[in-house]
Amino acid sequence: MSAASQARPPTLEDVARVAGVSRATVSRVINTTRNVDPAIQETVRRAIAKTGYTPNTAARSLVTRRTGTIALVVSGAGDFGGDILVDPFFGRVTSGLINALRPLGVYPLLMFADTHESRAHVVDHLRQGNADGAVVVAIHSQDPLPAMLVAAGVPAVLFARPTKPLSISYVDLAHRDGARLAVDHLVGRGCRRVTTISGPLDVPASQERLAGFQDAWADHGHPAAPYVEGNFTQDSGEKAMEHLLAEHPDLDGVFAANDLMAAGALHVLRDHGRRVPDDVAVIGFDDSSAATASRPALTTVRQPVEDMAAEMSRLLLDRIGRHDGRVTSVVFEPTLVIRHSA
Amino acid sequence: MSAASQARPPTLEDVARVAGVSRATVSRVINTTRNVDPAIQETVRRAIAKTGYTPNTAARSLVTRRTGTIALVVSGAGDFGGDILVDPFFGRVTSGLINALRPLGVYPLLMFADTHESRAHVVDHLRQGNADGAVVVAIHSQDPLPAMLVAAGVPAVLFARPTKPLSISYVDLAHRDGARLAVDHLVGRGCRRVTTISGPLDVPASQERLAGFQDAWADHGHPAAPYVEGNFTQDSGEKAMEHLLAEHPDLDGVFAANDLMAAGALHVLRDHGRRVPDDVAVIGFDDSSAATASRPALTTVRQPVEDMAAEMSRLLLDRIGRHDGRVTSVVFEPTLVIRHSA
DNA sequence: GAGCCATTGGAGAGCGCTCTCCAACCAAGA
DNA sequence: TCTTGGTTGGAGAGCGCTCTCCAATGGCTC
Repeated sequence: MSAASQARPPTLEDVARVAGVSRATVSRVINTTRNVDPAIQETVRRAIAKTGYTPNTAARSLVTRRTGTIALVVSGAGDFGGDILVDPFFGRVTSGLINALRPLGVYPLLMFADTHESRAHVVDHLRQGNADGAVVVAIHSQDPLPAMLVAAGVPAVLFARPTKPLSISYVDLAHRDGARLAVDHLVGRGCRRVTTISGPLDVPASQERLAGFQDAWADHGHPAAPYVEGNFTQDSGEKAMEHLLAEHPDLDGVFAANDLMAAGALHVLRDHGRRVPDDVAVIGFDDSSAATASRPALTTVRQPVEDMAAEMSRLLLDRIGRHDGRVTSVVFEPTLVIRHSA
Repeated sequence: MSAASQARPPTLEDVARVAGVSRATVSRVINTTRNVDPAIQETVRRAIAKTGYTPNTAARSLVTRRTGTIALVVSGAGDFGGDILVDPFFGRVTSGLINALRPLGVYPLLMFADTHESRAHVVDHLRQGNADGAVVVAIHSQDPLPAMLVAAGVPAVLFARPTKPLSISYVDLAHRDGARLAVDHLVGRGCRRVTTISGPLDVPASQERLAGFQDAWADHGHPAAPYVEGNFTQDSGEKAMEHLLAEHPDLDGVFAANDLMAAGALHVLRDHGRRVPDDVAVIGFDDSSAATASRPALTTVRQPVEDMAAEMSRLLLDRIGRHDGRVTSVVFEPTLVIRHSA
């Protein structure tokens, strides 16, 4: 029932005065940093409640050199017109991170970076101590941001392995295994003329999914399957599907490197009168909301994005806690989620 | 080309020493707070570049009582299982805000609140000075968070008008006008048996859209149109459409209170062999990514969400800048975007 | 040439907190 | 009784910055 509107907010000093102890003791109670007599603890707690005291983050950060905040940096999403959050995949990363952080009482600072200038600005902001570290999602493999962060000494964890070896922690997915899951399922259904829509091939994940697909397909005794490169948008999936259908009208299976492109393929297949999965089986990748939203619902290779995001926060917090700059990485295994499209 | 990895980062003091001036002068140059001799300015700038100096945010905040950060608080998204970001509508709010803030060099702190406990935590976090103010998106009308923020003296701007009068700034949309746009278009196409899928009726925006719809429909000389209540998810749109179709098999028009529900309606209509727009015309609301992603692409009432988000940041920054607690509000007008579904 | 005001630089206090010392105290062993 | 060692509270420095004063300077006017 405190008013606390106009007046200066209460400080440690105020609490100490009310409790009749020193500032140091109050600080000890708040931070449980050393033994304090239980009776005194109680007095202090009461004084805190009475004054409505709240620690001043800035003052604390100034001495501890910690903010208790971490940044979520999305780099290179310019092509997505700033709508990257709407992409069901990144949405999952973000919510996964938020949910992992919430129990710890830490909230992420959301930063986007596309241009050279904005990347520099992000690094500056981080160096200024606005966050203790960063969880980074870099869309393109040549993104310079990870290297810049390492150089600036900012603790960071990447989503996906960096192209060039870098002293940085990351989480990743066994993309090849995922592609193999898809191929095996397609083959199991009896598909014989399979095609694939890859992601942009400058992205390692896309390369891996394509390579995994071709390898697995070859393992089943087939020659290399036709593919068209997309860019992870639904629109590119539609275009790719049109193309594949024109070149290979007899195709009976499609593996798309993400769900959005698979959804686009579904539209096109229907427009051409192909029944899914009877005429053509379609498998997506990610298990994003697009997979359940499309008709028929997509059979897809699930990426445990939320778990991966949670692991990122864990790795980052570890890295910040320890002061040696040791880095760790974790690779997750995909699973196949069978719905109606294959 | 600075190394700056292990050693303590340079401080104002260091820069002052290198430049041969006082700390105060360097501060003046950085903050352009008073006239400083151009020659000295140049010297100082050089010293800053040489030392690789970066202001320490915590120290600055401690004295200015400003962080230069604002929070984006999403309250009551629990029903969405933390996937709220994936909702194309909230994604747009977020990107709109980020893009508006970016040129100013401010990055938002992302905070979710569902439970009473988490709301209290959010308010605490804000009171501790982790942000100068908050942009708030509250899903439910009875959400106590806005009132809590006002009570705590945290500057805030709401998306959508608060149910109870509250001394708080907000942006909103003229929902009734939007519904009218949809009705007029439907009538213009010759629809005579129109139905609507409303949003959850505890949300003021849903009430307004429904009321606007019924009013406009009545203005065209029709009796009240049938409606079913949804909850803004695609799934609820499907269920609602099934229901409407069962009760009113002769319907020739549907107005859904958001695009996701309209997309769900589209699926169901197709499953029932109805051609859109020939047999049934469908209009959505929002003009989110779901509108362009569905087949046929949705004719929809566009909400200028990005502009609204930008306006929110402007209102908030104003409110923080001025010290009187004056509040302002802005109501935006919707437009109709005609695609293929109606 | 004396006096005045506007302009610009420096000194230093202080923002609210943590944390290192140091002092006080108490219990146990000799 | 004195010493020793462990426990707990207080004093005070200092984190890096801003901002209020005050002093110095220089160009005027009369």
